[in-house]
Amino acid sequence: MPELLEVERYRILAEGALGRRVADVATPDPWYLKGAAAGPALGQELVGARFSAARRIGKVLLLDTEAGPVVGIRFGMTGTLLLDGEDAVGPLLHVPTRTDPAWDRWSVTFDDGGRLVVRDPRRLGGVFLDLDLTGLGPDAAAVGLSGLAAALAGSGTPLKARLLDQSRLAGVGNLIADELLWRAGFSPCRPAGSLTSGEVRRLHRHLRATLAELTARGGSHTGDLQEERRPGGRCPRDGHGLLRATVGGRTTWWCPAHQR
DNA sequence: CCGGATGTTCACCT
DNA sequence: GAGGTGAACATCCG
Repeated sequence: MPELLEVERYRILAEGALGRRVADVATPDPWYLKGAAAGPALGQELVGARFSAARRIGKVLLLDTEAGPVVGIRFGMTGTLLLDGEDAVGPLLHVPTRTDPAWDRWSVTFDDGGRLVVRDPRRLGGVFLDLDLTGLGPDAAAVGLSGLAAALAGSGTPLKARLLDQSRLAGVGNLIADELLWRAGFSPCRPAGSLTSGEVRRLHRHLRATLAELTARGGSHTGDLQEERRPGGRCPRDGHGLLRATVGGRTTWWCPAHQR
């Protein structure tokens, strides 16, 4: 599920956990604990601590503690966050029901009895202690024009593959990438480094506008292109039949008439 | 039954 | 080094 927009929603939910004292940490699925500090006891040192900030970089949620470690959470495609029983996804998203507590991979219980839970049926995500973020590119929601230009420059890689590369630009997933390129009018197959400075400016403008609009609508799956991402799908702008191919390792839909 | 799905990492190619 | 591919994860949906 989560791309940048959903993880931002999770982050806002997690702000409700700030300042509350951690009474216990549960690791029902030790396999889900990742990174150098992984182990069945990952997070036990959090007991007694309070989360001081909920941050987000790309698709990673970071929970700071005052003096202790930073908890980094990746949600994969199917992970979600619950606080005191409330699912961060909410009722807006048309996703499979993820209500089975058997999919709880990691949780924190506060001394007020409330809980913060990471639930992930497919186990595609992970919980990290002091996650190394050095390989992550600038956040797509905050990146400036020059940052976007740098992420694309000098590469013959397809534009979409570059946008999905989290080490170049963090936060854009498959659905947002297709929606963005459709709105901005660029072929996903266009070599990333072939964009002129004017075209990068256009892409940057559409990146900001697309993220803002999809946020207002409720998530990554609310784009104009979404319903047409299927066999027989047509461009909502000009009615041309959409093309489908694998680009950057992901299923890609685009309009050959106006995306160049 | 089969294929595909919002993600990431890694091994293994070219 | 740069890219590409496929596997792994486990469940749901058409």
